[in-house]
Amino acid sequence: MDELDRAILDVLRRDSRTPYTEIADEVGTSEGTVRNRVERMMDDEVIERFTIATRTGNVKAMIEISVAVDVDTEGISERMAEWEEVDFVWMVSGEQDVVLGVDAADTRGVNDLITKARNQEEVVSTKTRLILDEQLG
Amino acid sequence: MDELDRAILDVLRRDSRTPYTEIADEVGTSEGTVRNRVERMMDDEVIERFTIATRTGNVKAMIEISVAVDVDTEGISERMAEWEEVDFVWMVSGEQDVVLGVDAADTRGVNDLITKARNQEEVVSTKTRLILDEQLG
DNA sequence: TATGAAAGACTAACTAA
DNA sequence: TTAGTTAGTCTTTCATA
Repeated sequence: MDELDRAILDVLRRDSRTPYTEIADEVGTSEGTVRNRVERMMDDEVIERFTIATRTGNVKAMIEISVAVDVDTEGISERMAEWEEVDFVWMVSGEQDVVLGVDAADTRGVNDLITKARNQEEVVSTKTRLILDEQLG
Repeated sequence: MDELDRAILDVLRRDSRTPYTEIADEVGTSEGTVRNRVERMMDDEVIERFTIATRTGNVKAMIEISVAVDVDTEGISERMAEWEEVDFVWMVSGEQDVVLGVDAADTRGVNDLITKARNQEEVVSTKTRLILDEQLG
């Protein structure tokens, strides 16, 4: 990870479809170098995946979840990551243990998801915040 | 937004570099249709951007921020979205007003960012959680 | 780092609903 | 009039030297 890697990542974060040739021009190197470095960063999992940022549903929310003390959060997190409206699951420090990033069609969709979460055996309590607006960095 | 759109989005979310021809095969339509629909969804901002998910820094965190009541969160959010380590900024409902998604090189990097946030005139208080692990949906 | 073959994306003309 | 298809052309990628 040097300056060149970071420069390449910056370009890809803004638009991951930028051709290697164009990235090369922007960061001042050759197409082959950009390609090799992107491949290396994917192997090293510096780049986890090529993806899209969507605004599919009209309601985004974060659901903060507390689980029972004797539960390992990995299992329930993996399960919840598979749920349709769940964008990501974070295991976090602080009062709660898990945070879900959620993108649902409407508030009912968010509510269904909260219910689904509360119905999990391991879940002790939840706290939900609606995401009113978003800025990408 | 119909089933076909959703099917296309599902493929792109997992790997946004999947060729249109391959997506077409998977969802049962032609290459041109996939391309047209992706373009339409970008125009409609259903797809906000093509991007990458990275694990650049070794420390990810969410910083929850309360701002003074007379402040509009838009201005400060736009400013903070420009900060190097900030992945995204959410304006949220609940006790705090703004949540920063942060990806820093180390805990010192996170701490610097907290300090920077607290030094903003509009910021009343902050609360930070480290992201211990992440699952993508 | 260059170069050329192969893969993919784009243009535009066409068809069907 | 809009959405989908297809053939031909152009661009990008990727392996080789």
